[in-house]
Amino acid sequence: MSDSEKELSKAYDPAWVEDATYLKWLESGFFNPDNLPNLEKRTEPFTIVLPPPNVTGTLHMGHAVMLAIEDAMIRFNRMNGKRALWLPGTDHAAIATESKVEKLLIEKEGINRHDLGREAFLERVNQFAQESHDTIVNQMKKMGASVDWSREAYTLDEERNFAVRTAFTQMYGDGLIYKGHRVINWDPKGQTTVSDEEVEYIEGTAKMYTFKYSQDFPISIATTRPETKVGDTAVAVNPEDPRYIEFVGKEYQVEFAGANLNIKIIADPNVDQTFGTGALGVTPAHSMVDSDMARNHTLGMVVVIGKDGRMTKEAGTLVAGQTTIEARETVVNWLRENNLLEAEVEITQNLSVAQRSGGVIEPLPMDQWFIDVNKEFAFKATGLNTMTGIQNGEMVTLKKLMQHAVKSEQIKILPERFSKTYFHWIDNLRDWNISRQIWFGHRVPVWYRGDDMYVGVEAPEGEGWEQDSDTLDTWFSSGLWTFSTLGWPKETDDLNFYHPTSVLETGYDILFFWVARMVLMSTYLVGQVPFKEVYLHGLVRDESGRKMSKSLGNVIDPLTMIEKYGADATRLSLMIGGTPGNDMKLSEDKVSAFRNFTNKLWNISRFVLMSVQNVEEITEADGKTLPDKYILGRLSEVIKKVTEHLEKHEFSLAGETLREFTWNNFADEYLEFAKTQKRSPELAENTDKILLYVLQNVLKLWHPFMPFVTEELYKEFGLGMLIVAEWPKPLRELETEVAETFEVLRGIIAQLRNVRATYNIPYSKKIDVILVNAGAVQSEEKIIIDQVKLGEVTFVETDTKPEQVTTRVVGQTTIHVPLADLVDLEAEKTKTEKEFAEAKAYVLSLEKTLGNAGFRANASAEVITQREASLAEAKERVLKLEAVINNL
RNA sequence: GGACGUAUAGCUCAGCUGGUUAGAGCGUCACAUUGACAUUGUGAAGGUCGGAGGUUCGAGUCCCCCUAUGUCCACCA
Repeated sequence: MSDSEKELSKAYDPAWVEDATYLKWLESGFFNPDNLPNLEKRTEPFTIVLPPPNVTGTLHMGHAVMLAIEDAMIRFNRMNGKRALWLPGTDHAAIATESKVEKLLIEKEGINRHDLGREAFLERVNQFAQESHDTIVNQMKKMGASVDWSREAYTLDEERNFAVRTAFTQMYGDGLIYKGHRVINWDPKGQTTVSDEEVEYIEGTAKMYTFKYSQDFPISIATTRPETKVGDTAVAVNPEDPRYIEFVGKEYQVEFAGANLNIKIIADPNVDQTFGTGALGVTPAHSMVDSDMARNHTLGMVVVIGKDGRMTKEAGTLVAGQTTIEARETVVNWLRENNLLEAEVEITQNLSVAQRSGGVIEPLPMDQWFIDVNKEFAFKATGLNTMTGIQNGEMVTLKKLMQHAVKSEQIKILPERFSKTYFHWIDNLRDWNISRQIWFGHRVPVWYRGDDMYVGVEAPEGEGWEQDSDTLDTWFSSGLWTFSTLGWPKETDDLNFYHPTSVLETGYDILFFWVARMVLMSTYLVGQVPFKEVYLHGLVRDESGRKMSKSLGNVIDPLTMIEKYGADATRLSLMIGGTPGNDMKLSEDKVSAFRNFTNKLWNISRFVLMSVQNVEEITEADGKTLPDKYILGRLSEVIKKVTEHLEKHEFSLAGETLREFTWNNFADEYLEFAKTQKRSPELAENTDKILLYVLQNVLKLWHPFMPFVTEELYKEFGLGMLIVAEWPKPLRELETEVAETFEVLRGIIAQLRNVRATYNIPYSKKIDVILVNAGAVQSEEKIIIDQVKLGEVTFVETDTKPEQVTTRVVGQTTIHVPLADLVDLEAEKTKTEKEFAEAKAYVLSLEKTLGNAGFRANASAEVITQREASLAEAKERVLKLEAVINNL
């Protein structure tokens, strides 16, 4: 290969590298942990299941953060000798996808799903889902995601459907799934029920009306929904309320807005005496709270609003057939006409809407399938069971299982504060409505024939059975995701080896929807926690902190960023500068700043590769000069720190540590020293080795963050693929003396700039500096530095006293420079003296603390030891500084 | 109504269990520059760490109160 072919281009061009690199990874097969090198040594699994993106469209920045972080986790662990499995997939996202496709259908063809019929419509949805899936897969590849495509899953494919049917049947068998007639959240717009979690609250204003049902009714009530009052069966008051106590237990027949009501006065402690009139009109069929109250008082239930959002026949002659809005007006007018309206006040109120469709939620009683979270059952240990703390046969509830997994720390949530949120949610959890009246999704595995009902994994034998037309909440199948993707209910090798998964990485916004449901399903069905750790990332917001949305036009598209700045820069911008659980603001400037860094790394490598004699693998390096020793020591320190940070999932800290080392220590400092060291025959060869050694390590350390550019550069060494290279280990510590001496060197170099300015020495002229025992330079080493840009200097050890130090310009007349110009002795002295005084004060204060009887009595042994260690350290420092001052 | 965040340089944010002189990136300003890199280098300016109080030898860090701001949960009819 000729030099011109070998030479890297001047600037890094991601577009030219990325797709080709991804293809090479795919060809290598290393995304599949079964194909990793040294498989026999890789005894430990590291598993992440990808939170499956919805097949509703394209990936956004939230997905990009997820992919960047998870890929970094996987690559780090793969390089660390684990069998790293990252299992990809997509989510059918039932309601979201169905409504999107129907919306498109209406827009483009003017027909709805019913016009097409179930089968034809589902075909359309599947087609859309497939296209969306392909887009998503392509985007994931662009991000560099090292997922094992051979294990890809879909929440609605055959295997997952089998898992869903099995799970449903088992839960039904244990009495944990039941069919019940209960008040649920009906979404009139989407024409389906939704779970409590899918209801959002929008603050708005509403009118609250105070009125009496009739002239002779003794109690006034207040409501924001007068139209529902035609379905009232009771008025509830607080049992302590002296105003109403005399009426409790009485029943009244009233004619109210065209309906005949039978109102019983009941006493219930949940009624707030101070709100409104202190009396509550109970509408059992159209309010969750009222329905609970009705159950406790065995009240009747009158359904006055239908699924179409219109008033039913039972609502009475006046309003039947009207929409709820129309009926409200009708009832209010009726109240006015009959002089029953006592007050009309504007209040702020939360409006319940369906998260997906935006439809206003109408509580209605309906036959639905529920998961009972409070029902006691005997815990069954399976062959896979590894969860501790719950015995086979022990009576538990699903709630208890969910609590136990986190309370016992078999699942750790990061940041920890979300554990509290998690527990709070479980405490308030009600039975989970899992059936939906939509077509796209897993069909409820229940069949009917006349009065017979059959629940099972497969359809029952015999003629005439008809399957339940409802489908399951999409989160039911997502709840099985960690194990259904590994083969459950079959006890596969994958399931045995890779489950529980190591980390679940996802956004905090789906803690309840998904994370909690996975815990429920996995602990119950598998007897294992689904994951050992939960890492929750924040949301990506725009530069002014707003949510990114199409309507605001502030969406930053990951693909655009990748095209403009490269996938590596995009990934870095999402991983550095944020902390888990906190939202992060992203601007294009930030991405471009990291693009500059990828280019810097490219040029560092370009310099090293072009300037060394032999490009070879260096597994060990030894420093001869001070800069050598410093860079090697720093590298070890950085390897240690970065490894620790990555183990704790502190990506931002790891990235910043690395960036500082790469840019400041390696590029700006060492590379400059190396340039001149390489001119010295006795140093050249070793300097090459160190350059290569540090670069090879730097590329490895950066690989989890920037897989593309590092892999491309690593190619130059001909050492195989970086993706399976071994993670670096620290060689030797950075000696304090080396670090301190180097620090002084930095100071002298800075001073030399002044010398040049003072004596007008151009940078093209070289300066030799001879000095000894100057300032704090205590090193016995012969330090040779020839710095091109900062001042070409040679430091040579002599016996000369500091004040006799000379500087000469080579090739020119020798000039003498007093040491004071090189090192500002006065300033140095003042500074050191100040440090000395502070250090002394610190020692005194520590001694005082340690001598304090109160402190000794109250502090733990650990704290005392720590203080004592600090004291010893501080004393040492005082001595050192004293020596320095004496030398000056 | 309840819970949980956040408040540190002009901007975006780090700062682990309290420890000596509070950091980075971007931005600003000055200077440099012909072979690794202008997607550059050297340096400078810029902070009473939201406010008041407390614990401590010592507080950005711990405790109490307050202010601003954000999110989630519950929902009052």
